[in-house]
Amino acid sequence: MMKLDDIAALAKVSKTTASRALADSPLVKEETKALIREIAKAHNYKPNTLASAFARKKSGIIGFCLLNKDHPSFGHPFFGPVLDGALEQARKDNYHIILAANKGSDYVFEEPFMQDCIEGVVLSSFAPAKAVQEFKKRGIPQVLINDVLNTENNTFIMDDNYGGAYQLMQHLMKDKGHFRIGFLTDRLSHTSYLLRYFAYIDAHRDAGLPVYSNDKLPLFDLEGGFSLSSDYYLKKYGYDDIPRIGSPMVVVGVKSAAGYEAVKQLIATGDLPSAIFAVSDSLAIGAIHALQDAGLRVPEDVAVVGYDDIISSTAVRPALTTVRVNRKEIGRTAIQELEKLIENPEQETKIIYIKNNLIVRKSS
Amino acid sequence: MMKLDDIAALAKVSKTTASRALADSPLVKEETKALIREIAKAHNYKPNTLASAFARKKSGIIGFCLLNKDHPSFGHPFFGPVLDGALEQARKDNYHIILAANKGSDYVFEEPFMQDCIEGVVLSSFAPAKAVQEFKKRGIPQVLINDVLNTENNTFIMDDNYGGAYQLMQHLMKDKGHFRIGFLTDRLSHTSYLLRYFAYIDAHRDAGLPVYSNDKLPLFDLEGGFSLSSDYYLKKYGYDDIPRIGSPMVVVGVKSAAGYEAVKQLIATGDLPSAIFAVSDSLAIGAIHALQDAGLRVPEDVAVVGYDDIISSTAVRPALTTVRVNRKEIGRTAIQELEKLIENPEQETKIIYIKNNLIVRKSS
DNA sequence: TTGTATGCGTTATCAG
DNA sequence: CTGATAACGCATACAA
Repeated sequence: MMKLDDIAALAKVSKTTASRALADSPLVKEETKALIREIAKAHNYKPNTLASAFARKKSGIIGFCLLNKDHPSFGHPFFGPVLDGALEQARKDNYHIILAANKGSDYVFEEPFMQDCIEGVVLSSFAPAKAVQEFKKRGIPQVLINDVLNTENNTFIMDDNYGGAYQLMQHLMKDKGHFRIGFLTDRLSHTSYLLRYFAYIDAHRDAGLPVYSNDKLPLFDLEGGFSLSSDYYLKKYGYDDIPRIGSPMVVVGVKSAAGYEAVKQLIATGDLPSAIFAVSDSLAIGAIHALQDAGLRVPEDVAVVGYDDIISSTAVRPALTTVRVNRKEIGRTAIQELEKLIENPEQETKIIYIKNNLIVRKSS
Repeated sequence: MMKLDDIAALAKVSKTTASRALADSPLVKEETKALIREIAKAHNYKPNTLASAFARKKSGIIGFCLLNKDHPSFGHPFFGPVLDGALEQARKDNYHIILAANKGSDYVFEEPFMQDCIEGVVLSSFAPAKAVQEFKKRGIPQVLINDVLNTENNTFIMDDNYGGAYQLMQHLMKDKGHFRIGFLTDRLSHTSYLLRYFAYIDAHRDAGLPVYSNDKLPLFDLEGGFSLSSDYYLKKYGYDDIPRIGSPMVVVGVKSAAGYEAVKQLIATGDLPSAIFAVSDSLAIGAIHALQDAGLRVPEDVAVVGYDDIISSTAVRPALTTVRVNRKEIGRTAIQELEKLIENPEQETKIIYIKNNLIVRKSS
């Protein structure tokens, strides 16, 4: 393997000049540069990346962490596309992406490269404050996806959950004339779902309508045994605690089976809403199946809408009306913001909401 | 930041001894080791990863490439989970995974780390011989997922397509008594689909049954305008060229809409099979929708089976009978094999088939 | 515009 | 068992 020394020798210049020439420094005469470049090319010279990174103390690597209970899940319909967007952007800006996932509840990321080689890190999924503090302590800039913590001076990227859910509610109420709308959700301790819930409530309030309420439904645990990672949105929307308004159905787990069971329970009460807003497509699909299995028609008897626009939303019949979350855009933006942070680490807290799109299909 | 020098000084030993002690070398007296370790820990010493990698000429990084036409697609229901498995295994064995995706039809991977820092590479999706040669030239061990090329001395990992498809056919023929089974496929130039096709044909042959044939169907281009990346399987199953047996319906594109259109066309011929074997779940879902839209019942009038077991296969009604591809296992195995190759680069060509599972649901 | 000399933090070589 | 010293390949402060 050719090294800089060899190229310099061939060009009869010093290593320094050769180095500069290849970095296109203005300090080197154009002729000299051309010569050196030519020689480098002819001998297929490639700088030793490790040596270069070491000397400059810059690796050009960004860590992408998925924080999960026990195993990585890029197979998840949300994170896969986010990663795609991140990779696309990183590549464009000449950064590498290295992957990491926590083991169990240990959020320290002991892996060597994660310790001291990454120039920044994207924390995806539900980042615990512990992980954030850890990176902050090491002085590694970070961007968080999908959640907002109380930690200071961080950049957060998330879907415009409130806006998307509000649009969906407008569609249901204004376009379709529904005014008894059930709410089916995963635990509200997830910020995304909480915001969708607020939009659900506010849409009623703004329309001067009461929120669908059903005495025969149990009082579900709104937080599902977890607690909010931040009270930022509680404050923002004027609450001290997650308010119980109407009769939200809260399930644990994201699987459609959970939605199925909940709606079965709802049907058993005999007091059906005319529409169900499920906080995720997965739950919505379960809801549709439960309705259909009970002999009810969707959307004629009960309309169902979801959120996310996962692939499965067109596999169900009727195809699901939902909100398309721009996952790739979330990934891209995360990298862009991280790069800004790498350039200039001193920044204020910043929350960026990524626009989404209402997708009206047949289920509403 | 503490460096090795500092630790050595504090322990009143040389850098060398300190280095050895921390690497748990048998050359160092236990007492000395203990002392040095203690000091290192007390001062929260972390070796400089870049310096270490540089000095040892070992980065501990494995490249994971997705070869696609224009953009990364970890959001794909296949590659996301493969990546999860790979990451899990890599982490277990103290390797890092760095991501790469080609730009357009340029398969050279110019990214610095991909050039000379990775110790091995996993090539996923449809690896062109060009990419393989490129890495081979640079002496980087590689494992290929999902395709077998004519290139020599490579390790290939793939789903046991033939076995899975054969099982599915047995299910259709033996368990369900079907003997007129249509075949709906994406272009057969994809090795995976070709193998499923061979199993489809062979199952008929082994049962002494003719393959479903329908004159009114057009003669689709079997390779879909592409050519096979290898004739390995052609030879293995005794063909010179992809044989046209029965009336395979070949669509271009993996979207369910393509399956929908093809089956619509099939219905129009008026000569329906009693079952359809779709080469992917996505196509199968389109098939089910087309059948249902034409007023036909699945599986009573026409049974439909798919392959892959993507999430959507339980979102359709009836839920899809399919073959579950062990994607995570594919990823894990790829990394394990790659590590063997890194240890000992001289190895013979090796093809590993990952076992799959027949999943019988309601569509058959 | 070019070159010299040195540093980067670790590991490896060789001598003790 | 331990230590002095030399790489490793590149980048850069400083000198010319």
